[in-house]
Amino acid sequence: MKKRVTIRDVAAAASVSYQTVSRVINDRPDVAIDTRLRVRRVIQELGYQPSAAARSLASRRTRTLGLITADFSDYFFTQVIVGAEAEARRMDYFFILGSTERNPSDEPEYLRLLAEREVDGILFARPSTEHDSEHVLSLIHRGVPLVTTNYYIPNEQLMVVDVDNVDGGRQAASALIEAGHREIAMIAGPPSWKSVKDRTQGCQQALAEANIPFEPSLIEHGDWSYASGQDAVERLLRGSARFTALFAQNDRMAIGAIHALRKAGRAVPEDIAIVGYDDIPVAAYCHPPLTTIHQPMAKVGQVATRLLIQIIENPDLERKEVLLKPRLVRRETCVC
Amino acid sequence: MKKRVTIRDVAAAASVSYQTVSRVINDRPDVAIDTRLRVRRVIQELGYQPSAAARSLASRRTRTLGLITADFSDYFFTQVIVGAEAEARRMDYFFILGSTERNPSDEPEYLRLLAEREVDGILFARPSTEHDSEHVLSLIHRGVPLVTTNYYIPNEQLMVVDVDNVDGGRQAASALIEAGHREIAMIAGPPSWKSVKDRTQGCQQALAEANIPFEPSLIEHGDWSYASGQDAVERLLRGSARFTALFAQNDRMAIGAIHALRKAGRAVPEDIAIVGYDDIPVAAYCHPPLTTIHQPMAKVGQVATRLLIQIIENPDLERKEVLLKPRLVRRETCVC
DNA sequence: GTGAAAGCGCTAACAT
DNA sequence: ATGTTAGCGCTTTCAC
Repeated sequence: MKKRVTIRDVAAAASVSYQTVSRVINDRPDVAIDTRLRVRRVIQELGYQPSAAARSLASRRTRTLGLITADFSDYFFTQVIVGAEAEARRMDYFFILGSTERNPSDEPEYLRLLAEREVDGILFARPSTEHDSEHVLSLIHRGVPLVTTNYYIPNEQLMVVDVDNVDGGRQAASALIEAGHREIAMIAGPPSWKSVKDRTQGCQQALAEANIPFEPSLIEHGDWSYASGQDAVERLLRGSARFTALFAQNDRMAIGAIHALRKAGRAVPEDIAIVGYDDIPVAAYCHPPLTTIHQPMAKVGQVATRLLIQIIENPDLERKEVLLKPRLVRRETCVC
Repeated sequence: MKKRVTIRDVAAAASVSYQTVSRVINDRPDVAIDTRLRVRRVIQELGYQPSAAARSLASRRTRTLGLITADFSDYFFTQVIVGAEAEARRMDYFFILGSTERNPSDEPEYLRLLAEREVDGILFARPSTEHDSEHVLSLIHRGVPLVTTNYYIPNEQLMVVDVDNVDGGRQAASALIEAGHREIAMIAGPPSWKSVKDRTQGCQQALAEANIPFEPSLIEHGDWSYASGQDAVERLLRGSARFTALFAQNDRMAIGAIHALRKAGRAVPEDIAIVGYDDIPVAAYCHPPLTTIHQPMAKVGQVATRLLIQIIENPDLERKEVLLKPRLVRRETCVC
């Protein structure tokens, strides 16, 4: 490690004061064009790189964003991250990574550390559950720029970007109904998730519109995992209510469900039609290929990040909610 | 945003010099115990948070690590990230995220930006391909602490943590051989990857040990995707060489292969036995459940991060290579 | 359009 | 065990 080239070295070599160099690297307008060019050339020659730490210290901006994640096994959120990261790069920001994978209770400590790093804003790429909004509220009230995906707090001015889960639930159920089914079971996610409530509501709307009575015993809950989808179907099969179709609120549970149905000797889609949710990559390659609801996840990350940066650069921006649209992908587990 | 509480405020409130406060927050030994306690209490009361930027500027250490990733759809690497992130947290470091997902040629620019941020070290959680080692070499020669997973550069003192791919390839082929197969096809990954060469080599070793002649036309290459596994099988089926078993070098291609075999009317494992590689979550839930090679991916991330931090804190550490062991998971696509 | 001066909040010798 | 003195490399007034 040789000694660092600083703004002063550049200034000396270009025969200007170092403040002028500062203006050049910050693209300020008030520099004569030939001075600017000369400084730029010297920067090149010397291989000068501005120090992010020094800039942050002086400017009180870090151009760093915090990313809160909970589950790297969930395709939805990893794709959100991909979109978010690309957008941050475009805008010249970086994400600092914080996965609370193992232990959600780490989150407050984690947010403290992000505060210490003086991140300019925080993106929550994780779902809301019931008991955890307290420290998030405190962030909001401290005025920390914040955008969430799939994370809601009732009655708060929170900027959230999400996919329309009511609509998705409705599309899923409608596909099943159009295929002629009237006894439709559902494997929902954990009841505390807002997306679960929304998808369930959308499903029930579709049922109601088709004058299909709602049968509570045909709803089971899973935890989004393959195994929980399998378990849920086994419970459904043991129950007394018959069903010819199944809406699983994510693809992993749908695939777990297919697994259990096959074991039980039920053919998919002949005996039981299925619609999943997410359109994970394997959905097209499992057997049978899964009819499912596609969500524009990378887009969610991209839009969320863009909004976050907008808030950072203009704190008075009005908080709003952006809902993107999901769409049905017809494959073979539910055909019209 | 109210004014920041600084180390001087704490010092004043605790009636010590601010350097003493610095010692306390850095857990230096040379502070009297009651002074330390008093300072700690004041820190609590005032809600003081040290400024990471100021610390970095003064200490020339950022406690920030760069993470280079290429593919968030690849289970191997996302799990490496999970393990890496957890370990970084434990050691009080953060990762800055850099996915070169879309465009690998972004990487040099990305590394430049990481240099600007003065990251203390860089973790490459991406595979090596053939043409990209130039800028990585320049990092090594500049003495930037660096650890890679699955990334090799011939003849360089590079710290790499990986899973033993030769052994994995051998285990996969052996499982097939033990099940009685002698005509074994292989769907390899892209030929330029070292892991592909190693898995192939391991496979051929096992073949040689069993006195099975090697049939070059039974090797096809894919790009790790489901679709490429499907295509590879279609080519294999069109070829003249017969086979009763298939080793796919990752699970996604294995699942794509099963898909194609089913379409072609071949039963798995009755007509064609299959062993995959990775043990992705869906492997246990696809049909039939996939026999595959499990890799301790989170562990790779954890070990790599720990080594990286060791290098940072002790630059003279000897570079070494850590190879973790994969293991065969027997499911239903290849049974003895 | 450009320069001078004053910090940003902290760590790191060195002194005491 | 604690305080003193210098910066770290930059941005930001404010002059000129």
